[in-house]
Amino acid sequence: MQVFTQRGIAAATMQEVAQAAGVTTATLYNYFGTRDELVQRLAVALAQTLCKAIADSHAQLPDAAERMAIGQRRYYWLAAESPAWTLLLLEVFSAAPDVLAQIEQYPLADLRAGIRQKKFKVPDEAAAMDAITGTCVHTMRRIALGHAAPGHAEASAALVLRALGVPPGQADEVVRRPLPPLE
Amino acid sequence: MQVFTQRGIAAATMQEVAQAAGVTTATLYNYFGTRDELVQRLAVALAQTLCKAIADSHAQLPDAAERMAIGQRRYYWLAAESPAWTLLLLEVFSAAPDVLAQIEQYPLADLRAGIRQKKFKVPDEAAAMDAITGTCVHTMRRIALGHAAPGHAEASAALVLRALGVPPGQADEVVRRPLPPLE
Amino acid sequence: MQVFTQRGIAAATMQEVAQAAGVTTATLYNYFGTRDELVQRLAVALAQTLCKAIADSHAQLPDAAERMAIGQRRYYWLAAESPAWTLLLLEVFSAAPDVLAQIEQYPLADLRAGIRQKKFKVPDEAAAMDAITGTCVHTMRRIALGHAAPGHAEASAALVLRALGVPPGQADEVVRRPLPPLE
Amino acid sequence: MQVFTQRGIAAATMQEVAQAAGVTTATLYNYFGTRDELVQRLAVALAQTLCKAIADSHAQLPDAAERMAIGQRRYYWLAAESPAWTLLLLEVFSAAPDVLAQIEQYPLADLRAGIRQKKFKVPDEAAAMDAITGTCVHTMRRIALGHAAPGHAEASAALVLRALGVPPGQADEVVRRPLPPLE
DNA sequence: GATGAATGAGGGTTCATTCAT
DNA sequence: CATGAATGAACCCTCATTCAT
Repeated sequence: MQVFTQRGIAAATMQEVAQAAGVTTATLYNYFGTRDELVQRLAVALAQTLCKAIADSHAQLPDAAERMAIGQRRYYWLAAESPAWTLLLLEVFSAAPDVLAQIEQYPLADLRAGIRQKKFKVPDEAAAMDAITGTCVHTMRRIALGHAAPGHAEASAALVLRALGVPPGQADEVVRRPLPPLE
Repeated sequence: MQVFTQRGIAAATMQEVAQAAGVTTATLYNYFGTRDELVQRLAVALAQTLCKAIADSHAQLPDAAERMAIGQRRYYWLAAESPAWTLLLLEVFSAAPDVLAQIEQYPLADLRAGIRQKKFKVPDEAAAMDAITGTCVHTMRRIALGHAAPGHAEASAALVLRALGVPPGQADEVVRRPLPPLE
Repeated sequence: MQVFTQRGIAAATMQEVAQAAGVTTATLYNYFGTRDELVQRLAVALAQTLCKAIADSHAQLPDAAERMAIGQRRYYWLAAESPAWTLLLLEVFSAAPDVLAQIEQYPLADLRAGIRQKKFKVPDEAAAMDAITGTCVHTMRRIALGHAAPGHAEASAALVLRALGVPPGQADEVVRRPLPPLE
Repeated sequence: MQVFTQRGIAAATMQEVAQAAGVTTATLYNYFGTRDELVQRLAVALAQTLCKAIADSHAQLPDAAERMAIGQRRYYWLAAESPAWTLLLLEVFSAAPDVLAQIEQYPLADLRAGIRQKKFKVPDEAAAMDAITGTCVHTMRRIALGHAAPGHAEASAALVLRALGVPPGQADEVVRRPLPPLE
């Protein structure tokens, strides 16, 4: 992970990873048949870590709008906290789209819950998901790159809620509730 | 362009480009000092082509909401029409973020015009831009990859308008107006 | 044997052999100090199996011409029956010439017996052996590769007998006698 | 060639070839896309050299028996003269059987001519070719390895002629005629 | 006696880049 | 201005072999 965050997925070489791990490349190949397999398994590990964190974040909140907002803000918080890690994650999304698809299950569930709860009002589920994911991913990158002003995370989350049909005032309120602690 | 579209930016080699151009790699180096420079200049050329197309698309429309919708729909149309070209463009956005920044000037101008015209109502310009760009980029990828259903482009554009404060009914109407021809 | 037959001597690796044997490579090295030693011992085992089979084939036949013919035909039969095994054997002959030399003792004994019995008439024993061995090896390869027509084995054996001075008619008759069963 | 003769086809590495050629391996890859291609082209070059030499050897001799004998003796002469080159050739025959097939055209033509001239009397052409090729190849190896006594070449050629039905006395005479000079 | 874990030494291959002509 | 020819520096990957447990 350390090597891939520092050098990027494409640029990282097996020898760099090996050196960071304190072994030879040959040893690496005892565990990963191929560079691609290593990358793949890294992506899976990343996704699982994330999914667990998200699930924990959401555990007991019933309000779909709040769940949605927390999910996004958690990512933005992550982007501010660990920019390198975040950029790696974004690279993974490009290289292994199934990882993204897997993670998208969470906001999708929240979206549907919100619709059932009459909190959201969206004529097209797919378009809504694209807006949620697209905005979130793009904003994460901006934050990770240090291009975002303070308060941007909340503003972004609120805008997404409004796009989902949450009245402006309510959206602003929801995104200001405190983030639950990370377990 | 042909080579980069077919093989991707990272995988394209100088010899492939040279062969496609019917010259030797050495000749390439008479025009581009470096592979990176070649990629950079390709990105610039791409951006200029795009910017011109967008400007033309917009030329005489005064309604900011319509301009915004047309811009996005034009991209979605492009993604459906030339998936390979689109994926190249998206790669360029990742590799050369300034290209994206340059293009973002257009929707930014439309956003500001819409605010002046009281068509849009956004508390945070930066967040709005992230939503616009993020949604558009993500949706383009989905369309280019063939993952989008018919009508997705319009639904997506309408959702963005709603996020910008356009009333739902009006948003749906605006995105149904015919795309002006590409002259 | 199974690995070497399937992959060829040069291409077979210690890990492949180990896997086929259901042990680790380290265990292999408790029995064979070296890859070369393993190959060598495999060759020896092959040779012994063969020599025993040949000896059995010949046990009680007094007629040297018939013994000679049976030896060759037995090989051709083997080549048709177990092409992979045969090609391995031929590889062994190239890699470990002493194996071939060991096996050549049998036809050499038959050759000498035939001369004593006045069945064969050869001015040069070494040249005769080269013709016998060379023809047999080459024909085995052709048969194992599926390049030979039916009846080729007998025609080939008859030709060798004629080269050894057996009158044509008699040669044709000898090679048509039934092969003794492999017990 | 030099590298392949010294180290054998399987053991020769691209770096060894490159070093012997006084270039880097990268340069090698400008001429041969692959190690296999290099080996293949080497084999072809070998075969062509040989075929030309054989054709020259035969140019104007009408007697099929003599042509046959000369062909074989030429190979035996080569084996004595250039053992390393010969062993390379034999390796090539194993690795690229089509090379052998190509060369076999010459003795095959001679065989057929001999049959037409009533010099040879063979009931089975394929068996005859196997005897010719098999004996010749095997004997070449023995000679190249230094395992053959003087006079072995002629004895071997005579034996093949007898196998083809040439009367013993005549066979012995034919193989004693002087080899025509190599142009 | 078997193994898990590691490795040294190399092998084939790629590619951006250079430079004299 | 184009090129032919060459290359340095890596890279991914393989495999026979070792050794403490």
